Amino acid sequence: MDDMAEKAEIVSGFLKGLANRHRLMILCLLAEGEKHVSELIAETGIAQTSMSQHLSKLKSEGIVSFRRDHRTLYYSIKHPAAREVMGVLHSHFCK
Amino acid sequence: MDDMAEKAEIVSGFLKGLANRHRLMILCLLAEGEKHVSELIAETGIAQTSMSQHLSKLKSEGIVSFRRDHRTLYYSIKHPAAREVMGVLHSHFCK
DNA sequence: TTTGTATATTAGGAATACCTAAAAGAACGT
DNA sequence: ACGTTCTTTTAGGTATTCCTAATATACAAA
Repeated sequence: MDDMAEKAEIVSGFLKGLANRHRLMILCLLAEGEKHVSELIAETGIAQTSMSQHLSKLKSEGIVSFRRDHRTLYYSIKHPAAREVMGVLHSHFCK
Repeated sequence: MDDMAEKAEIVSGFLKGLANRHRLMILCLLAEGEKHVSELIAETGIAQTSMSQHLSKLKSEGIVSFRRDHRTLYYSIKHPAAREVMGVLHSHFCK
């Protein structure tokens, strides 16, 4: 099945989007609902530049989306699979 | 929450175990049930050395386990969260 | 004991990920 | 227009991942 190889390539990109300590923290917070960047920085302690890069990666994998309100950008989880995976992870690792 | 940081570290290790094209193919096959290494090599086309290294990584993250029967090693998925995540991925990316 | 089969380990290099520091962009108030 | 705030982009170095080639180990059969 070469089909499997193609899908594995796509899915591995998606999972690499999640597979980072800091991005997991970000997604864990976003699982509660939309937040803006400063909130994410305050609640995680991640450096501002680094936060922006992680959000950029999450965006490029289609995992999150954002809207702008004046100077503030609000991020939220967009990919349904990301939501579900976070749910599974939460139930197995955070109880 | 520093608790979150610790958990994120653990979970990111787990996800890194899955976040690879070849390891996803391996796990996709193992989702059908126990297989031995030669079967995995034949069905994926992954080089022997590389297969062994991927299985080693999956083992070290507690994702798979194996049993020996004579010269043959049979691998299977061990981690319940891995099973569930694979199920979620399958439902979102392989339909 | 030698040989073959099944699999793991080691070593080295290329590609990728991730952090920090510095600079840039976008939107607002004055 | 100018300064301030919120956020992104670029640049550069170090660490990690992943592949290939070579070697080693475990077990069984002859």
